[in-house]
Amino acid sequence: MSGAISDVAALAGVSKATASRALTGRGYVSAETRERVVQAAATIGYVASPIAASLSTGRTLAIGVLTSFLNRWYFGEVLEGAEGALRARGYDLTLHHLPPDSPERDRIFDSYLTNKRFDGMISIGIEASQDEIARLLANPRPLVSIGGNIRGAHSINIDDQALGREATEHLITLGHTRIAHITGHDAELQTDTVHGRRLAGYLAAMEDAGLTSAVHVLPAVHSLPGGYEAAAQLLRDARIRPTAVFASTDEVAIGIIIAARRLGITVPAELSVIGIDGHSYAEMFALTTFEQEPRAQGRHAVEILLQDLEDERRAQAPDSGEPGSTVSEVRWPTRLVIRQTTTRPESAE
Amino acid sequence: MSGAISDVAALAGVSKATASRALTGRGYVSAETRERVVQAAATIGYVASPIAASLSTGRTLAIGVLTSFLNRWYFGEVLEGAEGALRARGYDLTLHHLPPDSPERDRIFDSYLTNKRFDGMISIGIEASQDEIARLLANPRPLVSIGGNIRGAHSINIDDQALGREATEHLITLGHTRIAHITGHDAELQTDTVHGRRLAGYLAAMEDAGLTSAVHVLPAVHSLPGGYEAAAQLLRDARIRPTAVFASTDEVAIGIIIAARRLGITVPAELSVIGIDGHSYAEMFALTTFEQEPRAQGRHAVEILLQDLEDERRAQAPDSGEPGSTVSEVRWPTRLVIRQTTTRPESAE
DNA sequence: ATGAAAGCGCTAACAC
DNA sequence: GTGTTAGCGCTTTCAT
Repeated sequence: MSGAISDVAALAGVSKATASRALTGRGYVSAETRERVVQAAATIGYVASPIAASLSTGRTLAIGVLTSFLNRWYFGEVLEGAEGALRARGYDLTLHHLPPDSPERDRIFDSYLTNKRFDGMISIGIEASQDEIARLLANPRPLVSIGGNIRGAHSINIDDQALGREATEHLITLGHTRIAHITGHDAELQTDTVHGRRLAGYLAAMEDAGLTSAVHVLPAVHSLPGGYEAAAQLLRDARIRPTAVFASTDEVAIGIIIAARRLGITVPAELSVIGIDGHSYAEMFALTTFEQEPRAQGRHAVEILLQDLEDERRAQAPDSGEPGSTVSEVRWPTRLVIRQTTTRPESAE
Repeated sequence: MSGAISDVAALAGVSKATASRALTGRGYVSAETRERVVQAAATIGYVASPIAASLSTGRTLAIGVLTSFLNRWYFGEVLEGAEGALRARGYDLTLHHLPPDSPERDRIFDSYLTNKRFDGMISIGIEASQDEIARLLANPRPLVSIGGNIRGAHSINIDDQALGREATEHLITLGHTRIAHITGHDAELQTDTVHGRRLAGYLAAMEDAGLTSAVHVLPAVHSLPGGYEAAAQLLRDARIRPTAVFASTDEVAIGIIIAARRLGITVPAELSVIGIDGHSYAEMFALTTFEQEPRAQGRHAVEILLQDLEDERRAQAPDSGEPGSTVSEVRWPTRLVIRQTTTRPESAE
């Protein structure tokens, strides 16, 4: 089994170069010899060494993916989308986990960037410091950022502020006034973060509706337990209990439902949940939710990235003009899906 | 920036060979010259090309991870554990997603195995056919299988049958008789699968308790919506409604809780949930659960794998004896955590 | 302790 | 169209 290309060449009675051309499809080979080479390769079960090819061509056919979470639905879905699209195009995916608060964050970051084993990068939900962004952009390889705060690279983002506003206004339209918002913790609320923008949308909508005094913001860890704890705190005191909640994350929203059940109280009349796929988890619980198809986002990121790589390659070619190194900024569509059971504040307990 | 090792060598006034020795730590270099080389490398910001190194040494310093799910808690946690451990040891992780029912399963499998870019493999929750297992084992690179049905390679498994029995017996001890089990779909219930073994444990316990006629098994997709749907079906008819449920997966159990709430009925007195970490999701909802620390499983798999690689390397060395190619089979401990709110069938509605 | 040289397996110019 | 040759950047005998 296996063997090197020289073996294939020998068996087919051609030179290494011809064998390579026949197998990779680059350069002229007569149909006849190609067939012979392919046969020879099949006979000895030849598979090219991507490493040797990489060393020779300078391209690795691998994409580095940097993600902030591995155990949350949204991120898993994006990752799944990207993985599938990459494999379909013949690329490997090397995974790097960069949690927001890691003490070794700097080391991870560095080992990631100096790793020369990928042609391009995709970042999922990475909220990076100015310094980190600068380092990312200094890297010659193209980057597509999904849902983080990175500017200057290709990006796919949803309009978090508009979304926060839309969710809140929806609740206001239904007649709610005591609308709470469960968000991220302090460090995640600087203006230029997902949760910060969603919060801003919430605040703006409340203010516009003259509900500034009813604003109720609660931090939470973005997990089921996090949502549970926040909700338990939020719902405990019946006098100040909100009639509606806008949660910044799926996991948190589910946690709220469970908390409400455990406390033996009726779930707040509305819950808005951000994220998740077409077969939304939240949707089925008859909540109001935003769909944004994370899987499709992952796929789309791959397309942008590979397109950029191809453009770059074409730009290298002797004929073509300038690299046209513009950066695409995709405003990803979201859709408010309304499936409430109880919608009016009166029906809340 | 960057540059090749020849640049470093030139700057330090030594040969490429010495520079290499100084930088990699293999072979003799005087402390003095080493220092000089390291300095030179630092000055020009040299980072070695792992690809060139791989071509030369034959080792890639990368591990391929094959996982059946990316959007489920257990798998995400295992992946996170493995990723961290690998990075700590200087290895890359290339991710491959192999869903159980994929039409292109064979192609994925093949592209994975013929990919020569990794030194070893970790499989997470892969239920493979005989043919697939054979192909996996035919691959010369070592494999550690976590929680699948692969035998003949290093493996980390929990005793699913014992666990199914233990969960069921726990419910029986509490006085329950109408105990339902939510499991996987048909294809997942052949004897040698996670869900099949858990089911077997459940059945055995029921039979031993003379409750064979009370056996109630319901298939479900292993997701929150899946658990929801199964539970909705299970709980709808009050006359045959079980007083306890043993669910085969976290997501399913959470789905059940939500279904119960939505249907406006009290949740079954007990729910046993399989999986999840120390900070168990299920745990906090006061359910009975099994802990098995998936993150630690991921880390442990990495340790076994890298140990094997090191052994192999040592075996290559001229001095040592035989490869000692035994395969480790780890029986991973699980712990039943009991945090029920309502425990007795009387208290069920 | 260090250097010279060969070679990992492939691709890409350049000749023929 | 096909073969020859020269690397890609590193590691590693083998001399010295």
